[in-house]
Amino acid sequence: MPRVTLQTIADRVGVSRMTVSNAFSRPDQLSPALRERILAAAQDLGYAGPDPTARALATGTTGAVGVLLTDSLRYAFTDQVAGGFLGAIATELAPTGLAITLLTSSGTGDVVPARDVAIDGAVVYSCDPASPAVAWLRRRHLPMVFVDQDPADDVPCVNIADREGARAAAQHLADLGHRRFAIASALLEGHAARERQRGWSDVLDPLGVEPVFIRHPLEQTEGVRRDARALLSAADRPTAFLCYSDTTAAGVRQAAADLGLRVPEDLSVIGFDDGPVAARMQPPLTTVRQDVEEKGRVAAAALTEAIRRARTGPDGPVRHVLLPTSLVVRDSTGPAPRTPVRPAPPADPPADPPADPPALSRP
Amino acid sequence: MPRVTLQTIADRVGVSRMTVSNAFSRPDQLSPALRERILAAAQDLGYAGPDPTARALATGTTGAVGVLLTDSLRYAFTDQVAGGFLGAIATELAPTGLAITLLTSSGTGDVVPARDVAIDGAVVYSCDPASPAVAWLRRRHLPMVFVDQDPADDVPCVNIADREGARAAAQHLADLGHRRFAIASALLEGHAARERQRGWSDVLDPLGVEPVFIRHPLEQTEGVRRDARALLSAADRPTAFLCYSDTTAAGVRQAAADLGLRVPEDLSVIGFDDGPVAARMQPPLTTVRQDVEEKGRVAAAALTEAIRRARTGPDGPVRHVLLPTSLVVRDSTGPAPRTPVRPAPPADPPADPPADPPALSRP
DNA sequence: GCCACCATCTTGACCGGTACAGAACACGGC
DNA sequence: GCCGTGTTCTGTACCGGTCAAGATGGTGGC
Repeated sequence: MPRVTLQTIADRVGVSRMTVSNAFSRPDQLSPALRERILAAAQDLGYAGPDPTARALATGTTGAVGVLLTDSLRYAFTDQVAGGFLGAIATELAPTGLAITLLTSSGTGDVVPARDVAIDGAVVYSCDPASPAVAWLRRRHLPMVFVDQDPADDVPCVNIADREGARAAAQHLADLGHRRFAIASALLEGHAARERQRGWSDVLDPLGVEPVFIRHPLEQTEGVRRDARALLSAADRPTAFLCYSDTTAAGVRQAAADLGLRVPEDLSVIGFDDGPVAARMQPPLTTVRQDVEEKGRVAAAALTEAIRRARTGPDGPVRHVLLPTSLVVRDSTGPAPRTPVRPAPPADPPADPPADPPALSRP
Repeated sequence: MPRVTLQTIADRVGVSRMTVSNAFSRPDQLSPALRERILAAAQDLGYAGPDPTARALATGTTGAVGVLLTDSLRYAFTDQVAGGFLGAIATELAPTGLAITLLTSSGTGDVVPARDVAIDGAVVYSCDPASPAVAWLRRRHLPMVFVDQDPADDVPCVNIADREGARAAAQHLADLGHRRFAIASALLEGHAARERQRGWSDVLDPLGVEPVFIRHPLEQTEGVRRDARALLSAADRPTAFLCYSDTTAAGVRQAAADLGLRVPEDLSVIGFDDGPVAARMQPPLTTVRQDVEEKGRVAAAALTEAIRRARTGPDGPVRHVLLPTSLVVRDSTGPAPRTPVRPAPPADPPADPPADPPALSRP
């Protein structure tokens, strides 16, 4: 059976296709009586309203905006910090009626969502700016907002004071007398990783401190735990751990627990993000706070603004927003121990013993 | 300046529009040499490939599938169980290149994503089947899959054995000798809430046990905590708490902690879902396990299958999948105390004292 | 040398709507 | 009776692609 379109209804009612279209999209353009008749006929024929695809082509708007994330979409739903950010975008966007389309940065083969999916604009969240997906979005001349990303001149950007936050964290530990540092950083060299690294270096370099590094993909707390354990088993083990995120810090603290090291007496640990878990840890985690909800709200607002601009023409330079970070001192940091405690052999050996040597490196 | 379309490129190269289209979408339909020339011209003109909207209209596919969620999208990113489910959908869908469009069940005013956004199909996750959004999707004759939803004959459904799981939970506590029950249920009367209620009643009714109820919106642990505290302060307080989810159970356990009640000695608590937090609680939570990842995978597979069917014509009846649940006994449940302990006044009064009376009800 | 066949490119119709200008008609004022 | 105004509806031209069938020219078989 053939599909029901505007024409089907028009024929049935005996009016022009355009009038039927108006019945749905411009109620003020026809008499209420006729509109009722048309709507009734539509109902009768099982017509579900103007086809979104066709309407999108004709009007030039799709009613959806994209959110470009790193390769793994799962991350968006699993990580609490990313989740908070996306949730805030969703609530900010809700009144506008715009749906959110999730796009992955990694195109698998011939289908590339960033190139092939119809959207009105996009938020690019913490992606490699050189990735093909970002390039496609740019070529499409879509209204965009970059978040946690190297700023670009021609695109609105929302960032946080990564460097200042990291600096505050390192300074806090330095003030407490620590001089043997380890850093648990991200494996991927993103904007945030680079900036935080700079912040840590701002403090540590002048002190002549050379931290030991471990690097892992985000969310891989087990790897962090294993490598941190190896690091903390050494005779000249670090007394302070700077971490890329709260999740990373959780891995480090598990390693400390494995080895019977007390936090903060034997080891100070500092996180980043101040996500939901930070305050719930025992003892609560000292960390660098960022307001992910605000970041989401600002990003969503910037995107709707960019879309508006694309329609009405630009009215001023693109805005770059930098949100503040602040050090939240809780109980996972304390004065450097006089003589670093050699970790006692753990009471019962951890389920997953350190098998392979940790990935050490100095930049 | 005018937009670059296929025609622009066709004019430039001196071929027909169709040939340019083929250069992008059907490389085998023209000589490699000409294709190179066309692609070069396209590159030159800053053409980003065929317009997704127009292509969608012509081909009838959009490259995106919808996921319809309850009113609050934030929930999708915040709740770990929902997150696990959606993450599994995302990974299962990744190889197909389909993007995921998030739709809210509550249309705000004139824009209704479920009616107005172009998609190839949709997963309906735990929504009110009578909601307008579901009705719109159905009227659009979109390929659909219902998840955690009252089954419909003409739609593929994926559900879990809610009732059996709840029954096992209640039976476990009954076997331990408990006879004074409280139930922390969901505020919204969804499919899962109803089924679990049935499962609990299957066990409690024959025993003549009349549980006390508290109900709260999902994720509102503070409300649960407050009302549970009031309930547990009574002289004839319950010794066993059946909870709608692990999150709910966490609220109940906080209430117990507030009152100095020990779990499981003074109070047995049982959750539902076996999410990430269940095993991490102290002591670990006894709960009903469901495999949300599997649920996501099955749902995604069922959706691609439904989309395929819509194209090629049906080849058999629609499938209904019921995934198993199982009771995971950990350390939050134990034998019913002989004489229920009257809770001692808490050491330090909780930050948020029970202000208003709890919402008690018997069904 | 003729015809079938293939690769390559073109033509015209169509996907299902919307924008915009204008036609038809009723109404009120003078 | 005429004209300006407003409402209501229609006609035509798009929006930017793809599909299916046809034109064209070169190749190979016999």
